[in-house]
Order: sequence, then structure tokens, then C-alpha cells
Amino acid sequence: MQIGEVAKKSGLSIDTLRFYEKIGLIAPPLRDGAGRRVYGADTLGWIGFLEQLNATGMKQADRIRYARLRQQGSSTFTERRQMLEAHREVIRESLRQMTKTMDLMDRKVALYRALEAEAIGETE
Amino acid sequence: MQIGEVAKKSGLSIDTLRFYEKIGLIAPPLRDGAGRRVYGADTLGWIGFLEQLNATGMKQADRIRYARLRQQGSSTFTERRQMLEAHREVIRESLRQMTKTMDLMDRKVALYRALEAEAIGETE
DNA sequence: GCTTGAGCTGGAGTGTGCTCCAGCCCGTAA
DNA sequence: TTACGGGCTGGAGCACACTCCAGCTCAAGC
Repeated sequence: MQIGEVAKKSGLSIDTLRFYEKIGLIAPPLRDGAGRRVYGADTLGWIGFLEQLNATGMKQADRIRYARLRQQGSSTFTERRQMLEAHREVIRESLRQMTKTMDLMDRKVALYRALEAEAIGETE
Repeated sequence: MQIGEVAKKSGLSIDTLRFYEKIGLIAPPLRDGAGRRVYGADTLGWIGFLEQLNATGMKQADRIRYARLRQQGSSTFTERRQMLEAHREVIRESLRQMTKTMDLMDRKVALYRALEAEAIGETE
């Protein structure tokens, strides 16, 4: 796969893919005869995982750290697991926060509906 | 309450409080004889709500829009309710994403544990 | 063999959301 | 009466995560 195809399939821009490579999130891919990047099939899965870490609030620096560990192979299983376990706690806390705020939204929406009904009562 | 006390109780910095005032998130408070800000008791509740919107991913521009509507009083109930309903959907999607990633984390952690056990088996 | 499209590099620029600073003014306590 | 703590303003600076650009190379189709 060339970079354009990866961009299309992953939803990241070409610039972002090169940027991710520069900062170490994506391993430098092979190059073809003309010096163009040729990505392996596993790239899309990896990007998908990165996006999930991203969407659940993991910081760039930590994603880079994880990516580096991954590139070092099986000797880093323990460290990677610990990172994921730590991130799990972050997500748990985030879920708690989201749920709490969702409840509040529900109550506020109900309140506004009641107040709107009041206002209609007044103007009718 | 002076700004220092609000900062301590809300967890925001004094600079952030003044910044929030500048961009319209917090209404300009009264001033005492010496020109110092004097905040009303409701300020902390409002900041708490802002923080919840923040923590659940509402953008600054939207929080400012909500704050402005709030300052316009009861004529904006409907618009505010619509904003909250829209944000509720954002949170719902975020919850979905969090839950999905949490599941993935669990599976990956289990996998790494298994792989670590393997590795021990090898080196023993 | 020329055009077109895709990709390349290095580096500058952008938007968001604060954070820090210089230089100033007050009010209270020793 | 002076030292100190807290607050004021306007504006510069910063961290993060991209995003854009100029100027270039290369390969394939007509």
C-alpha cells in the first residue's frame, strides 16, 4: 500500500501519516524503487488501535512510548501491559465522569422543557 | 469571594479565571472599592458545570456560546436545551467508544499476561 | 517525450487553551 | 511607615497536535 491508500483507508491525512512516522508512532515503512513509502497490511490495524487510544484520551507522549515498546518486540510485554492497565483506569474514570454528566444533562434538559412549558403557559 | 478563594475552591488557576472572564465563559464579577473582583456564591456551581462540559469534550466555542445564552436569561431556554441535547449525543458516542476500547484493553491485557507466562516458561 | 498524478523533504504556520510576566495598586499588620 | 500578600492590566509565550507549502522527483499513459 502507498501512503495515499493508507490515508484513505485510515481516515488520517497523508501529512499526518508522515508526521506520525516522524514522531515515532508509526515505524518507518519500506520504500519502493522511487523512494515512496510502502506500508504493510498490519499498518491499518495499528493505526486503528492508535486512534482508539487517542479517542479515549491517551496523550501523544504515552502513545509514542507504547509504540516504541511495541517496536522493541516481546521483551516489552510487561511494560506494555502495565501501560494498558493504567490507561484502563483512565478510561474507567472517564466513563464515570461521562455517566455523571449524562445524568446531569438529562436533568437539565427536563428542567428546560418544564420552563419552556411554563413560558408558553404565560404567553398564551 | 475574591479570585484567590474561587481559584482554590474550583481548582482553576487565577489566570484561568481571568482568561475565562475575558473570553466570556464567566460573567464579569462585581468589583470592590480597590477594583478587585468579588464573585457571587453561584460562581462555583457554574464553574463546576463548565468543567463537566469540558471533561466530556465540549469545545470552548460551544461552551462560550452556552455561557452567552445563559447570560441572556430565560428567553434562551430552548436554545440551551437544544445544545444540551446535542451534547448528550456526543457523550453517548463517547461512552460507546470508551466501552469498546475498554473491552479491547481487557483483551490485550489478558493476551500480554498469557505471553508473559509463555516467556517465563521459556526462560525457566 | 511530455503531461499528469502521486509522492518526497524540510521547514514554517495554525488553532486551541491556557500560562507567565512586568510593572503597577491596595489594605492590613508589626 | 514600611513590608507583605494579594490583586490588577495588557500582552507575550507556550505545549500540543497537527497542517500547509515550495520546490523537487518519479512513473505511467497518451
